[in-house]
Amino acid sequence: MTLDSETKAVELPEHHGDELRLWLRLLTCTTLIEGEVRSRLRERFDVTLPRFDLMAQLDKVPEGMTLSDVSKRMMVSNGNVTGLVERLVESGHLDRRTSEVDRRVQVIRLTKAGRAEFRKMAAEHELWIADIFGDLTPKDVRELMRLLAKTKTSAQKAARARTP
Amino acid sequence: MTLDSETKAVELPEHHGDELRLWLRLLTCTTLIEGEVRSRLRERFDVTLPRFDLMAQLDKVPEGMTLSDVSKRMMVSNGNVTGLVERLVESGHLDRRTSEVDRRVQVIRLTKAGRAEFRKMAAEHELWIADIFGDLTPKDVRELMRLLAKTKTSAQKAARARTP
DNA sequence: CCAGATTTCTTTAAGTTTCAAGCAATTGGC
DNA sequence: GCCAATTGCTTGAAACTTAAAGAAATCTGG
Repeated sequence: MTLDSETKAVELPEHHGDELRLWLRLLTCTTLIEGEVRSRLRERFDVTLPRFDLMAQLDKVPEGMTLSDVSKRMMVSNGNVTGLVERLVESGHLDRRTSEVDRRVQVIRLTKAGRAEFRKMAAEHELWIADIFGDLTPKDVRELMRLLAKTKTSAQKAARARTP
Repeated sequence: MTLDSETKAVELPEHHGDELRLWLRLLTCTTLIEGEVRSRLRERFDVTLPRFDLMAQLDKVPEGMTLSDVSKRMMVSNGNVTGLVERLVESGHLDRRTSEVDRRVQVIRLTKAGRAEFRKMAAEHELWIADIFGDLTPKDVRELMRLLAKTKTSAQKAARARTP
Protein backbone atom coordinates (compact mmCIF):
# COMPACT_ATOMS: atom_id res chain seq x y z
CA MET A 1 0.00 0.00 0.00
CA THR A 2 1.16 3.52 -0.79
CA LEU A 3 0.23 6.76 0.87
CA ASP A 4 -0.40 9.90 -1.09
CA SER A 5 1.84 12.39 0.72
CA GLU A 6 -0.57 15.22 0.14
CA THR A 7 -3.43 13.31 1.70
CA LYS A 8 -1.21 12.39 4.58
CA ALA A 9 -0.32 16.03 5.15
CA VAL A 10 -3.97 16.96 5.23
CA GLU A 11 -5.16 14.17 7.46
CA LEU A 12 -2.40 14.18 10.02
CA PRO A 13 -1.77 17.36 11.91
CA GLU A 14 1.82 18.52 11.66
CA HIS A 15 4.16 16.75 13.97
CA HIS A 16 5.74 19.05 16.54
CA GLY A 17 6.62 16.53 19.20
CA ASP A 18 10.35 17.05 18.79
CA GLU A 19 10.17 20.73 19.60
CA LEU A 20 8.01 19.98 22.61
CA ARG A 21 10.47 17.40 23.88
CA LEU A 22 13.28 19.87 23.34
CA TRP A 23 11.45 22.49 25.38
CA LEU A 24 10.84 20.08 28.22
CA ARG A 25 14.47 19.08 28.26
CA LEU A 26 15.59 22.70 28.25
CA LEU A 27 13.26 23.37 31.14
CA THR A 28 14.48 20.33 33.04
CA CYS A 29 18.11 21.37 32.68
CA THR A 30 17.45 24.89 33.86
CA THR A 31 15.30 23.80 36.79
CA LEU A 32 17.90 21.27 37.83
CA ILE A 33 20.78 23.72 37.74
CA GLU A 34 18.77 26.53 39.26
CA GLY A 35 17.78 24.29 42.16
CA GLU A 36 21.36 23.25 42.69
CA VAL A 37 22.61 26.84 42.67
CA ARG A 38 19.79 27.89 44.96
CA SER A 39 20.68 25.18 47.48
CA ARG A 40 24.36 26.04 47.46
CA LEU A 41 23.70 29.77 47.86
CA ARG A 42 21.50 29.09 50.82
CA GLU A 43 23.84 26.58 52.43
CA ARG A 44 27.03 28.49 51.85
CA PHE A 45 25.95 32.12 52.11
CA ASP A 46 22.38 32.06 53.40
CA VAL A 47 21.23 34.17 50.48
CA THR A 48 18.36 33.63 48.07
CA LEU A 49 18.80 33.28 44.31
CA PRO A 50 16.77 36.39 43.41
CA ARG A 51 18.94 38.51 45.70
CA PHE A 52 22.09 37.08 44.19
CA ASP A 53 20.79 37.71 40.68
CA LEU A 54 19.89 41.29 41.47
CA MET A 55 23.31 41.94 42.96
CA ALA A 56 24.91 40.33 39.91
CA GLN A 57 23.13 42.81 37.66
CA LEU A 58 24.30 45.73 39.78
CA ASP A 59 27.87 44.52 40.00
CA LYS A 60 28.20 44.91 36.26
CA VAL A 61 27.25 48.59 36.42
CA PRO A 62 29.07 50.42 39.23
CA GLU A 63 27.31 53.73 38.56
CA GLY A 64 23.99 52.06 39.27
CA MET A 65 20.77 51.35 37.40
CA THR A 66 17.15 52.33 37.58
CA LEU A 67 14.56 49.87 38.79
CA SER A 68 13.17 49.60 35.28
CA ASP A 69 16.58 48.67 33.92
CA VAL A 70 16.85 45.95 36.51
CA SER A 71 13.41 44.58 35.81
CA LYS A 72 14.09 44.46 32.06
CA ARG A 73 17.45 42.78 32.52
CA MET A 74 16.14 40.24 34.98
CA MET A 75 13.00 39.73 32.93
CA VAL A 76 10.75 40.06 35.95
CA SER A 77 7.93 42.46 36.74
CA ASN A 78 8.38 45.95 38.13
CA GLY A 79 6.55 45.23 41.34
CA ASN A 80 8.81 42.30 41.93
CA VAL A 81 11.92 44.47 41.82
CA THR A 82 10.40 47.02 44.20
CA GLY A 83 10.06 44.47 46.98
CA LEU A 84 13.39 42.82 46.30
CA VAL A 85 15.23 46.14 46.38
CA GLU A 86 13.43 47.18 49.53
CA ARG A 87 14.78 44.21 51.43
CA LEU A 88 18.30 44.60 50.05
CA VAL A 89 18.41 48.28 50.98
CA GLU A 90 17.14 47.32 54.42
CA SER A 91 19.96 44.79 54.83
CA GLY A 92 22.56 47.34 53.76
CA HIS A 93 23.56 45.71 50.48
CA LEU A 94 22.06 48.38 48.27
CA ASP A 95 22.08 52.11 48.11
CA ARG A 96 19.04 53.83 46.65
CA ARG A 97 18.58 57.44 45.66
CA THR A 98 16.13 59.43 43.65
CA SER A 99 17.44 60.73 40.35
CA GLU A 100 18.05 64.47 40.23
CA VAL A 101 16.92 64.83 36.64
CA ASP A 102 13.77 62.77 36.90
CA ARG A 103 12.16 62.46 40.28
CA ARG A 104 10.22 59.36 39.29
CA VAL A 105 13.45 57.45 38.89
CA GLN A 106 15.20 55.50 41.64
CA VAL A 107 18.85 54.70 41.04
CA ILE A 108 20.22 51.74 42.97
CA ARG A 109 23.81 50.65 43.44
CA LEU A 110 25.70 48.13 45.49
CA THR A 111 27.10 49.55 48.71
CA LYS A 112 30.75 48.88 49.46
CA ALA A 113 29.73 46.08 51.81
CA GLY A 114 27.23 44.73 49.29
CA ARG A 115 29.84 44.64 46.57
CA ALA A 116 32.39 42.90 48.75
CA GLU A 117 29.89 40.28 49.77
CA PHE A 118 28.73 39.74 46.21
CA ARG A 119 32.27 39.33 44.88
CA LYS A 120 32.98 36.70 47.46
CA MET A 121 29.85 34.79 46.50
CA ALA A 122 30.38 35.24 42.77
CA ALA A 123 33.84 33.70 42.89
CA GLU A 124 32.48 30.50 44.38
CA HIS A 125 29.43 30.58 42.22
CA GLU A 126 31.61 30.50 39.12
CA LEU A 127 33.30 27.34 40.36
CA TRP A 128 29.95 25.69 41.02
CA ILE A 129 28.84 26.40 37.49
CA ALA A 130 32.08 25.03 36.08
CA ASP A 131 31.49 21.93 38.18
CA ILE A 132 27.90 21.56 37.05
CA PHE A 133 28.87 21.80 33.37
CA GLY A 134 32.00 19.76 34.01
CA ASP A 135 31.22 16.90 31.61
CA LEU A 136 30.94 19.19 28.61
CA THR A 137 33.96 19.62 26.37
CA PRO A 138 34.99 23.11 25.23
CA LYS A 139 33.52 22.20 21.87
CA ASP A 140 30.22 21.21 23.48
CA VAL A 141 30.16 24.54 25.27
CA ARG A 142 30.76 26.49 22.06
CA GLU A 143 28.16 24.50 20.20
CA LEU A 144 25.56 24.96 22.96
CA MET A 145 26.27 28.68 23.03
CA ARG A 146 25.66 28.86 19.31
CA LEU A 147 22.44 26.86 19.35
CA LEU A 148 21.07 28.72 22.37
CA ALA A 149 21.83 32.04 20.69
CA LYS A 150 19.75 30.85 17.76
CA THR A 151 17.03 29.69 20.12
CA LYS A 152 16.96 33.03 21.88
CA THR A 153 16.60 34.91 18.61
CA SER A 154 13.84 32.60 17.48
CA ALA A 155 11.93 32.96 20.73
CA GLN A 156 12.26 36.73 20.71
CA LYS A 157 10.91 36.82 17.19
CA ALA A 158 7.90 34.71 18.17
CA ALA A 159 7.26 36.92 21.20
CA ARG A 160 7.43 40.09 19.15
CA ALA A 161 5.12 38.65 16.52
CA ARG A 162 2.44 38.15 19.17
CA THR A 163 2.90 41.49 20.93
CA PRO A 164 4.29 44.06 18.50
CA MET B 1 59.03 37.60 26.48
CA THR B 2 57.99 34.06 27.25
CA LEU B 3 55.64 32.81 29.90
CA ASP B 4 56.36 29.72 31.88
CA SER B 5 53.12 27.83 31.53
CA GLU B 6 53.38 26.35 34.98
CA THR B 7 53.79 29.75 36.56
CA LYS B 8 50.85 31.00 34.56
CA ALA B 9 48.70 28.15 35.82
CA VAL B 10 49.59 28.98 39.38
CA GLU B 11 49.15 32.70 39.15
CA LEU B 12 45.95 32.86 37.17
CA PRO B 13 42.92 31.18 38.60
CA GLU B 14 41.32 28.80 36.18
CA HIS B 15 39.17 30.41 33.59
CA HIS B 16 35.51 29.42 33.87
CA GLY B 17 33.89 32.38 32.20
CA ASP B 18 32.63 30.34 29.27
CA GLU B 19 30.61 28.01 31.45
CA LEU B 20 29.16 30.97 33.30
CA ARG B 21 28.15 32.66 30.08
CA LEU B 22 26.61 29.40 28.91
CA TRP B 23 24.58 29.13 32.08
CA LEU B 24 23.33 32.70 31.76
CA ARG B 25 22.31 32.10 28.19
CA LEU B 26 20.53 28.88 29.10
CA LEU B 27 18.69 30.74 31.83
CA THR B 28 17.78 33.59 29.50
CA CYS B 29 16.34 31.22 26.92
CA THR B 30 14.26 29.36 29.46
CA THR B 31 13.00 32.52 31.16
CA LEU B 32 12.11 34.03 27.81
CA ILE B 33 10.18 31.00 26.60
CA GLU B 34 8.58 30.37 29.96
CA GLY B 35 7.35 33.96 30.09
CA GLU B 36 5.94 33.70 26.61
CA VAL B 37 4.13 30.44 27.37
CA ARG B 38 2.88 31.86 30.65
CA SER B 39 1.43 34.92 28.89
CA ARG B 40 -0.27 32.89 26.22
CA LEU B 41 -1.77 30.44 28.71
CA ARG B 42 -3.18 33.32 30.69
CA GLU B 43 -4.46 35.22 27.68
CA ARG B 44 -5.91 32.29 25.83
CA PHE B 45 -7.12 30.01 28.64
CA ASP B 46 -6.83 32.03 31.83
CA VAL B 47 -4.72 29.35 33.43
CA THR B 48 -1.39 29.58 35.21
CA LEU B 49 1.73 27.72 34.12
CA PRO B 50 2.06 25.62 37.30
CA ARG B 51 -1.52 24.41 36.91
CA PHE B 52 -0.88 23.54 33.28
CA ASP B 53 2.31 21.70 34.18
CA LEU B 54 0.59 19.69 36.87
CA MET B 55 -2.21 18.71 34.53
CA ALA B 56 0.38 17.75 31.90
CA GLN B 57 1.97 15.34 34.34
CA LEU B 58 -1.37 13.77 35.17
CA ASP B 59 -2.45 13.48 31.54
CA LYS B 60 0.41 11.08 30.93
CA VAL B 61 -0.82 8.70 33.65
CA PRO B 62 -4.57 8.08 33.45
CA GLU B 63 -4.61 5.87 36.55
CA GLY B 64 -3.28 8.76 38.61
CA MET B 65 -0.22 9.55 40.69
CA THR B 66 0.62 10.24 44.29
CA LEU B 67 1.55 13.73 45.42
CA SER B 68 5.14 12.61 45.93
CA ASP B 69 5.35 11.35 42.37
CA VAL B 70 4.13 14.70 41.14
CA SER B 71 6.55 16.65 43.26
CA LYS B 72 9.49 14.55 42.07
CA ARG B 73 8.49 14.86 38.44
CA MET B 74 7.87 18.57 38.62
CA MET B 75 10.98 19.10 40.74
CA VAL B 76 9.13 21.23 43.27
CA SER B 77 8.62 20.86 47.00
CA ASN B 78 5.94 18.70 48.61
CA GLY B 79 4.17 21.60 50.22
CA ASN B 80 3.99 23.31 46.89
CA VAL B 81 2.08 20.43 45.34
CA THR B 82 -0.33 20.27 48.26
CA GLY B 83 -1.55 23.81 47.62
CA LEU B 84 -1.59 23.45 43.86
CA VAL B 85 -3.64 20.27 44.01
CA GLU B 86 -6.01 21.81 46.53
CA ARG B 87 -6.94 24.59 44.11
CA LEU B 88 -7.28 22.23 41.16
CA VAL B 89 -9.55 19.87 43.09
CA GLU B 90 -11.57 22.89 44.16
CA SER B 91 -12.01 23.97 40.54
CA GLY B 92 -13.09 20.48 39.49
CA HIS B 93 -10.08 19.64 37.34
CA LEU B 94 -8.70 17.00 39.65
CA ASP B 95 -10.01 14.05 41.54
CA ARG B 96 -8.29 13.12 44.78
CA ARG B 97 -8.66 10.02 46.90
CA THR B 98 -6.82 8.35 49.71
CA SER B 99 -5.07 5.13 48.76
CA GLU B 100 -6.68 1.99 50.14
CA VAL B 101 -3.38 0.24 50.72
CA ASP B 102 -1.57 3.13 52.39
CA ARG B 103 -3.62 5.75 54.11
CA ARG B 104 -0.82 8.31 54.01
CA VAL B 105 -1.01 8.37 50.24
CA GLN B 106 -3.24 10.65 48.18
CA VAL B 107 -3.84 9.58 44.58
CA ILE B 108 -4.85 12.33 42.18
CA ARG B 109 -6.18 12.08 38.65
CA LEU B 110 -7.64 14.38 36.03
CA THR B 111 -11.41 14.45 36.05
CA LYS B 112 -13.17 13.99 32.73
CA ALA B 113 -13.66 17.75 32.50
CA GLY B 114 -10.09 18.41 33.54
CA ARG B 115 -8.75 16.08 30.90
CA ALA B 116 -10.88 17.60 28.16
CA GLU B 117 -9.76 21.09 29.10
CA PHE B 118 -6.13 20.06 29.28
CA ARG B 119 -6.18 18.37 25.88
CA LYS B 120 -7.60 21.49 24.32
CA MET B 121 -4.87 23.62 25.85
CA ALA B 122 -2.10 21.14 25.09
CA ALA B 123 -2.92 21.09 21.39
CA GLU B 124 -2.42 24.83 21.12
CA HIS B 125 0.54 24.78 23.45
CA GLU B 126 2.34 22.43 21.10
CA LEU B 127 1.89 24.86 18.25
CA TRP B 128 3.24 27.73 20.34
CA ILE B 129 6.36 25.77 21.13
CA ALA B 130 6.85 24.87 17.48
CA ASP B 131 6.47 28.57 16.69
CA ILE B 132 8.94 29.63 19.37
CA PHE B 133 11.57 27.16 18.15
CA GLY B 134 10.64 27.88 14.55
CA ASP B 135 14.06 29.10 13.41
CA LEU B 136 15.82 25.91 14.40
CA THR B 137 16.40 23.27 11.74
CA PRO B 138 15.64 19.63 12.52
CA LYS B 139 19.38 19.15 12.80
CA ASP B 140 19.64 22.00 15.31
CA VAL B 141 16.89 20.39 17.34
CA ARG B 142 18.62 17.01 17.36
CA GLU B 143 21.94 18.57 18.29
CA LEU B 144 20.41 20.61 21.09
CA MET B 145 18.66 17.54 22.44
CA ARG B 146 21.95 15.70 22.50
CA LEU B 147 23.89 18.48 24.21
CA LEU B 148 21.16 19.14 26.75
CA ALA B 149 21.03 15.45 27.58
CA LYS B 150 24.73 15.63 28.30
CA THR B 151 24.21 18.78 30.35
CA LYS B 152 21.47 17.15 32.38
CA THR B 153 23.64 14.17 33.18
CA SER B 154 26.53 16.42 34.15
CA ALA B 155 24.35 18.55 36.42
CA GLN B 156 22.82 15.50 38.09
CA LYS B 157 26.26 14.14 38.75
CA ALA B 158 27.37 17.41 40.35
CA ALA B 159 24.22 17.50 42.47
CA ARG B 160 24.67 13.93 43.65
CA ALA B 161 28.31 14.57 44.47
CA ARG B 162 27.26 17.33 46.86
CA THR B 163 24.32 15.51 48.45
CA PRO B 164 24.87 11.75 48.28
C1' DC C 1 5.01 -7.60 69.15
C1' DC C 2 7.02 -3.03 69.28
C1' DA C 3 10.06 0.96 69.46
C1' DG C 4 12.54 3.58 66.30
C1' DA C 5 13.23 4.95 61.60
C1' DT C 6 11.15 6.16 57.35
C1' DT C 7 7.74 7.79 54.24
C1' DT C 8 3.83 10.75 52.86
C1' DC C 9 1.55 14.54 53.31
C1' DT C 10 0.18 19.05 55.59
C1' DT C 11 1.13 23.24 57.85
C1' DT C 12 3.57 27.46 58.72
C1' DA C 13 6.35 31.50 57.92
C1' DA C 14 8.85 34.15 54.93
C1' DG C 15 9.74 35.45 50.51
C1' DT C 16 9.01 35.66 45.51
C1' DT C 17 6.17 36.43 41.61
C1' DT C 18 2.66 38.11 38.56
C1' DC C 19 -0.99 41.15 37.10
C1' DA C 20 -3.71 45.04 37.45
C1' DA C 21 -4.63 49.37 39.15
C1' DG C 22 -3.01 53.62 40.60
C1' DC C 23 -0.11 57.71 41.54
C1' DA C 24 3.40 60.99 40.33
C1' DA C 25 6.53 63.05 37.09
C1' DT C 26 7.74 63.99 32.51
C1' DT C 27 7.16 64.57 27.61
C1' DG C 28 5.03 65.92 23.37
C1' DG C 29 1.67 68.04 20.49
C1' DC C 30 -1.06 71.93 19.89
C1' DG D 1 1.15 77.34 28.41
C1' DC D 2 -1.79 73.32 28.73
C1' DC D 3 -3.67 68.86 28.34
C1' DA D 4 -3.15 64.10 27.04
C1' DA D 5 -0.19 60.30 26.65
C1' DT D 6 3.69 58.07 28.37
C1' DT D 7 6.96 56.51 31.72
C1' DG D 8 8.67 54.94 36.36
C1' DC D 9 7.53 53.17 40.30
C1' DT D 10 4.43 51.44 44.14
C1' DT D 11 0.58 48.98 46.01
C1' DG D 12 -2.60 45.15 46.67
C1' DA D 13 -4.47 40.67 45.88
C1' DA D 14 -3.81 36.13 44.67
C1' DA D 15 -0.92 32.55 43.61
C1' DC D 16 3.32 30.14 43.89
C1' DT D 17 7.58 28.63 46.21
C1' DT D 18 10.74 26.95 49.56
C1' DA D 19 12.51 25.25 53.95
C1' DA D 20 11.47 23.48 58.13
C1' DA D 21 8.70 21.33 61.38
C1' DG D 22 5.00 18.33 62.53
C1' DA D 23 1.33 14.56 62.20
C1' DA D 24 -0.01 10.20 60.68
C1' DA D 25 0.83 5.75 58.74
C1' DT D 26 3.87 2.24 57.54
C1' DC D 27 8.01 -0.45 57.70
C1' DT D 28 11.87 -2.85 60.01
C1' DG D 29 14.98 -5.14 62.94
C1' DG D 30 15.15 -7.00 67.03
